[in-house]
Amino acid sequence: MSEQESLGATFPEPTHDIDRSDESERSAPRSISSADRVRESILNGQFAPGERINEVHLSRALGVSRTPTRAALHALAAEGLVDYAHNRGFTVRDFPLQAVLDAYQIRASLEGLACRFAAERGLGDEPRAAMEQALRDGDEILKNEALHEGELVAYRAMNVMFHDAILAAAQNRMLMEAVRLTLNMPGSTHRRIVSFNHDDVRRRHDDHHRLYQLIAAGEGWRAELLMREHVIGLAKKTV
Amino acid sequence: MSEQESLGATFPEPTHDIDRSDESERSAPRSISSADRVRESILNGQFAPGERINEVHLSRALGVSRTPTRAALHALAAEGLVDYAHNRGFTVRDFPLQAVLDAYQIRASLEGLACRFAAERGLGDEPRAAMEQALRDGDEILKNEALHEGELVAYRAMNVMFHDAILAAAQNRMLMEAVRLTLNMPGSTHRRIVSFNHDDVRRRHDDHHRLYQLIAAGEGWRAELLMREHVIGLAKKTV
DNA sequence: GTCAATCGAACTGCATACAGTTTCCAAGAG
DNA sequence: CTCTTGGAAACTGTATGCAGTTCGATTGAC
Repeated sequence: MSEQESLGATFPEPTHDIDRSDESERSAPRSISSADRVRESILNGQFAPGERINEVHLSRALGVSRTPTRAALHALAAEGLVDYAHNRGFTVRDFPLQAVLDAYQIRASLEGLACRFAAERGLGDEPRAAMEQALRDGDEILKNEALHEGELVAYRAMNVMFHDAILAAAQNRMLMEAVRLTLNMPGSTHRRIVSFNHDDVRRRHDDHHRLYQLIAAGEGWRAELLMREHVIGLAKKTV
Repeated sequence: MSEQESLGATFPEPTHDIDRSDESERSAPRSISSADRVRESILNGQFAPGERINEVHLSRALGVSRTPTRAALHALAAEGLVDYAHNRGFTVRDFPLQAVLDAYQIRASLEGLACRFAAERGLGDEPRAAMEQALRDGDEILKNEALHEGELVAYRAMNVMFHDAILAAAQNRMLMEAVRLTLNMPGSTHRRIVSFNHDDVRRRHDDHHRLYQLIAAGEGWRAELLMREHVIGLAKKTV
C-alpha cells in the first residue's frame, strides 16, 4: 500500500453514507472531504474518547498533507466532535450517556421551535411536498405487519425527510445548524437504539401526521409542544 | 507601518473586549488570537455582508501568513459568521433582521432549557454564588434613579454573569455552545438596542430574582417558561 | 451594441520545510 | 524509593512556494 499507514485501512471508503445534500448553499458535488471521512471514523467509535489525534499519522492515513488535515480537524472541532488546544492539538471528545440524553432535549426544543416557525410562516411548496411524500412513504411501510431490513432503511430515510422538511420550512439557517450539532453524537451502535417495535413506529408516524396537520393549520404552539414530546420520546428508547 | 497594509489599521488592538474566559476548558491566557480580531471586525460591521474575504490582504493586515489566517477563518465559519466554499474562499454572512429576531427565539428556547436542567440538577456552589452576586450587583445598580455610562457597563457585566451562571449550572457543554451561536450576531450597533429605561431594567432584574428562586426551588418547568419570556422580551427592544 | 470566447492576472488549495513547544525518559540528587 | 532536572525525540504552529481554479477584461464575431 505504497505510503499509506496501516491506519488508513480502517478509514471508510468515499461513499456518501451521510447525505449532506441539504446544505442549501451551492453544494458542489465534489468528492467526499477528509473531514467527512474522519467524522465517520469518530462516529463509528474508531477513536477512543479523550484520545489525542496525531496530525502526521492522520494525514498519512488520509493520503494528504497536514494542511488539509488540520483544516478538517478544525471543522470537526466546530461540530463539537473533537477538542482543540493551542500547542496540544486535537483530542477526541467524550460523550457520556448524560450528554447524549441531553442532546435529545436540546433537539426537542429546537425542532419544536422549527415547527412553530413553520406554522407561523407557512409551508412552502417544497417542504409541503416533502412532508406529504414522507407521510405516504410511512403509510406504505406501516402496511406490513413487521419491519425488515430494507424497510428499516426506508423508514429512516422517510424520517429524515420529514424532519428536514420542517427545518427547511422554518427558514432559519442557524436553527438547522444547531439541530445538526445535536445529531453529531458518537452513538457507537450500542446507544441510539430506537425501537422498531411496530406499535412504537405506528405511534411515531401518527405523530408525523398530526404534526403536519397542525403546521398546515398554523397551530404553532400546539405543533411545537407535540414535536417536543415526539423527539423526547425517542430518547426514552436510548440505552 | 513597515509591511502592514492600510487595512491593518482598522483592526482592533489586542484587548480582551470579548471575555471568553468561561471556556471551562484549559483556557490558557495566551495572547488574543487572529480569529478573535477578525470576529470583532466582522461584528463591528467592518466587512460588508456578502463581501469576499481576500486571504492575502487579511493575512497582511493581521501580520501573519496565510496558514493561520485560513485557520482563523475556518473557525469563524464554524461559528457561522462567514461562509466557506471550495475554491472560492470565505464570504461574510448576511444577517437580515429576521435572522436576528429568530436568534432571540432560539436563545430563549435554549436558555429556558438550561433553567430546567439547572433546576433538576441543583445549583452548584459556584453558579449559586455567581447568581447571588449578580442579584446583589443588580440591586445596587437599581438604587440609582437613572443609569449612566459606568452603570451600563456594570449592568451588562452583571447580566452576563447571571446568564452564564445558569448555563454553567445546566452542566451541558453543547447547550453552552449552541447559546454562543445565538450571541454571535453582527449587531452593528444600530440593532441590539436593549432598552435602558429604568422600568424595563427593573422588570428584567426582577425576572432574575424570580428565576433564581424558581431554580433554587427545583421548579424546572416554571423557570423554563419564565426564562423564555425573559429572553424574548429582549427581542422586543431590538430594531 | 451585444454576446461569446480567450487569455492573463489574481486568488485559493496543498505540500513541505523550518521553528517553537510539549512530552517523555533517563540520569542524578536527596 | 521519590523527586527533580536535563535533554532529546516527537509533535504542533507557521511561513512559503507551487499547482490548479476562478474571475475579469479584452478582443473578436455577429
